[in-house]
Parts: sequence; C-alpha cells; structure tokens
Amino acid sequence: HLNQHPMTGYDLKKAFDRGIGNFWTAPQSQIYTVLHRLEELGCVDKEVIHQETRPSRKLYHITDEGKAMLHDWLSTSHVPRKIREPFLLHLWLCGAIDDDKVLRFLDDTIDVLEKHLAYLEAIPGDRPEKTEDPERDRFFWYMTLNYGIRHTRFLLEWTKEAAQRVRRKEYADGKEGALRGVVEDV
Amino acid sequence: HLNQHPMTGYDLKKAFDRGIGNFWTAPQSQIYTVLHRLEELGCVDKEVIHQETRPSRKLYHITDEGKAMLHDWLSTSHVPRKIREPFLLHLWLCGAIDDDKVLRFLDDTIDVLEKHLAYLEAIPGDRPEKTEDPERDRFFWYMTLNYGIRHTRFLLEWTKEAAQRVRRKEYADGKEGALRGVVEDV
DNA sequence: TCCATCATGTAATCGGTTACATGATTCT
DNA sequence: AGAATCATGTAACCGATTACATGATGGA
Repeated sequence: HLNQHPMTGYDLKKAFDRGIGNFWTAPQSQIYTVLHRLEELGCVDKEVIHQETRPSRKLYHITDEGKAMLHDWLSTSHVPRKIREPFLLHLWLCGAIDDDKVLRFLDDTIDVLEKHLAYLEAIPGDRPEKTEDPERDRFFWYMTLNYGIRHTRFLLEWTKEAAQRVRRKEYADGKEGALRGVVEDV
Repeated sequence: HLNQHPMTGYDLKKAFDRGIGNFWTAPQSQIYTVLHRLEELGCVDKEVIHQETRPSRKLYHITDEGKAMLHDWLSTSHVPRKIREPFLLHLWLCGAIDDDKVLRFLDDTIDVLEKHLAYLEAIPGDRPEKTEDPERDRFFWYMTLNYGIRHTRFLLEWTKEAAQRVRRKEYADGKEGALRGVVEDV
C-alpha cells in the first residue's frame, strides 16, 4: 500500500476497498485513527499539503522503521489456531434443537453461500481498475479472490454434506458418519 | 448447553472448553459477564445455592424467553460475507515484499497448518469425556471436529498450491494462473 | 508440599464500529 | 437538482481480553 507511494487516508481507504474490499472493509474512521497511531509510533511521516477549497491533504510517507516492521510482520505467518467461527459455535449448539430447525439453518446457510459464491465468481479477473497495477500486485490480488472463491466452495460442499447426514439421521455412526473422510481416507 | 440442564458459570466454562475448546475459547470472566447480561435480559433465572466453604454456586436456569431467543438464533444462518481473515490481508500485501519473503511466509504458514492438522487428527473420536453425552450431541461435536479438520486440510492444500505458483513465478498468467481452477473448471 | 479443582467476581484497557459533523466541486 | 467525489476528523459505545483478587479442599 503506502510502501509504494505515499498516500492520504482517503487514498488508503480506496485502495483497501478495491483491494480486499470483498473480504474485509474498514470504516473510514478507523483508517484515520490507525494512521495517527502509526505516526506516533514513528512508522510514518506526515506531509501536509494545504488546499484552499478542501481540508488539507495529509500525505503519509512510510519511514524505514515502518518498513522494517511491515516486512517483519509480512514474513511470518499469522494463522490463528482458534478459528472463532460463529458457524462452529452454531453447529455445536445444534444438539439443543430438533432436526427440522437444524436443517432450516443448514439450508439457509447453503443458500447464503451459493449467493455469495455466485457473486464472487462474477467478479471479472480483468476488471479495468486493476489493469494499471503492476503485474505482480495483480497476481496477489487474484490470489485473494481465488482464495475467497475456493474457500466458499469448500464451505458450500461441507455444509451440503452435513445437511445430507442430518437428513439421513446418521447420528449413531460417529467415526463412520461424522468423521468419515477424516479417519479412514488419510 | 444450559438448555438441557441448569448450570453454573463454572460448569458452562468447562462445557464450552470441552465442546469447542479446540476452535474457540472464552475467558472465564466473559462467561460471568455474559451470564449477568442474560439475567438482566430475562433469558435465565438464577438460583443461589449457599455453600459454607466456597463461594455460593449460582445455578442458571433458562427461561422460556431465553429458549425462544436461542432457538431463533439457531434456526437462521449467520455466515459473514466479509471473512476478516488476517491471512487474506497478508496475502494481498505480499505485493510489497519480494519473493523469498513471500515464500518464507507461505512455508511458515504451511508448517503451522501441518502441525495444527496433526493435532486435530490426533484427537480421538471416542474420547471418554464425550461418551456420557447423548448420541445426537456427540454427533454435532463430531461435526465440529470434522469441520475443523477438513477446513485445515483445505487451507493447507491451497497454501501449498500458492507457494508452488510463487516458486514458479507464474505471476503473468492472471486467469490462467491465479484463477486456474476458478474460471475454467466450473 | 504443591498443584488442580471448585467458584466467584471486578477493573483497566483496547480495538473496532456507528454515528455525527462539515463543505466545496463536479458529474448526471 | 441531486448524487458522487474529495477530505478530514471527533465522540460514544460496546464487546472482548488481560490482569487482579480470594480461598478452601483433596489428591499426587
């Protein structure tokens, strides 16, 4: 982001939205507060450009310190062991409700996922706003989209299978049921 | 949870940890504050049982109102469209660093995922603490574990593929590269 | 003797979200 | 005429996390 060129909070917000806006949006107020925080930490320098008619633009330049921190953060993985997914909580609590409610929930989920998948798949890989970016950047943008699509597909498949099992009432067969495809076919 | 039998905060914490502790843990303080909140909302009734030697236990019983709310929440899906995954942010920002750093990140991620997968796969499907639960509850517990494992497998596969692509420097071929398996084979 | 179990809370902090507030310019 | 773009911020709130605080009992 501002590793390449200095940016204002406003620019940053736009870049963010266009970049991973499909998976993550940050409110504009947060951008500004984070930018202030980064400034205090010495990660960025502020350059104020006065304007007559509008609020003065604040161009933020990344400092060497900021660069170091960024690179540091980027070169190690940050995969959480605990995936705080409401979906899992939901699933776990399904013991408390009866089958048709569970199925309503699962079918509802399938529906949402299908719509979302369709939406993601409809995003053109060569959208015009992207074409001005350097090839390598575009590649990583593609990768995030690819991830999103594949992930949603995975979710969809899994949920469909789960719904099948509930429909067929395959509760009893622990390993042979819920864990099928987990224990045996490794 | 306390839909079946009344529980204390302490019990609830344990049930929670044993239930979906692998994917979600809540600090003990949160349990208590949420319980207080639920009481104010009229979702639970408190029964105080005095004890000489210890703090008095507070048994919480779910009310009809609470039951209704729970069932309501459980029978509709809550899949977030925005999956605020740090991983995606990370991936997107990879444009800012060079290939070996990207690969270090991806390999690191693969490593973490492999360890995590091994951990999840080592969890016995018939752990003793579970066997006292009713069959149907156990089924849903299995399902959460199943989800966790399959999800981690998906992540692992995807990340390995991604690392391959970076290693082979397949940046250029947008659709044919990053989106392979997305655009064509639908 | 030391650790785990039982059993409850409060206080401080922190990051994120929503809502509020302003105001000129340019495109439709 | 009305919407979108440019451009910044503050304030209130809310949920989650961490740390602090207590203290008996029973087993290794």
